Amino acid sequence: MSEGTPDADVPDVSVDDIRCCCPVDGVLELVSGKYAIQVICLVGAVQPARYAEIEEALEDVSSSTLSNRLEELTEAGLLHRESYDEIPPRVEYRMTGDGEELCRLLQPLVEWANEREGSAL
Amino acid sequence: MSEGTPDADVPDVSVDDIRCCCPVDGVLELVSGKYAIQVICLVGAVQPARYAEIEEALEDVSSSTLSNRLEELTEAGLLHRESYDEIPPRVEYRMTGDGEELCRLLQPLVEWANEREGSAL
DNA sequence: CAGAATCCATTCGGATACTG
DNA sequence: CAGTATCCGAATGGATTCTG
Repeated sequence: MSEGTPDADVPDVSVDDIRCCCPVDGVLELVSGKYAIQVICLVGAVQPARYAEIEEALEDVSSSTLSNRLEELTEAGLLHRESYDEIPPRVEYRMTGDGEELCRLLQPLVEWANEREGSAL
Repeated sequence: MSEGTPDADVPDVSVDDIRCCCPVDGVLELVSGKYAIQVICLVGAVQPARYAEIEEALEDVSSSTLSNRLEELTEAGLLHRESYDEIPPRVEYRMTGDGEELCRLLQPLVEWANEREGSAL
């Protein structure tokens, strides 16, 4: 210990203890895709959400990008995609249980981020 | 309202109410940079952390990438960078208040993500 | 309507070499 | 030690076109 300052609320951790903590594969990478968080928030809030609805709400997302995000999130088991055999076709997206959970986890982060945009920066 | 199913715990929101909710500029974009979350978690936990320490803990990050991330986070006011006039030079990174807050907000997310890696996927 | 496919511009990150 | 600078390949996202 080079620092001789004992501090009650700062646990005595070294980098070695941390090394295992953040794979940041999977979910975390997914979430960092463009519009991923918005999609999650949006579907979490409006549920069920249709493709066109999401596209419009995001305003400047391209269809290919939205397509990719939706597919990734669906494959990851965060969104549930239900398509109806109608003409014109209708597809509805909902959160899965995991999706809901992630959405909940994300919310404080998003709110805090929004406040920061508002005030500082 | 096409769905006529009133539901107590699902608020009656339409996409229009959401549109304003997720800028995802600033913080959220920052966080999606490669290794950004790890850096935050790491510095939050070992504090103060030196460049070489972080680099080693992240194991396969390139110096340029780490450099960028550190600079971004510092500029955004999430990290505090203190350099000492010594030879060899020493630089210490700590969290700012905002950084700590973000770190706290991130933690549940990271833990949940880690659990998911472990079990499913 | 809900995408899939293609093509392209830009961005991002890694490797390497160099510096105060 | 703590970076910066440069170059380059890979990955990402946007625009557009087309389709069931």
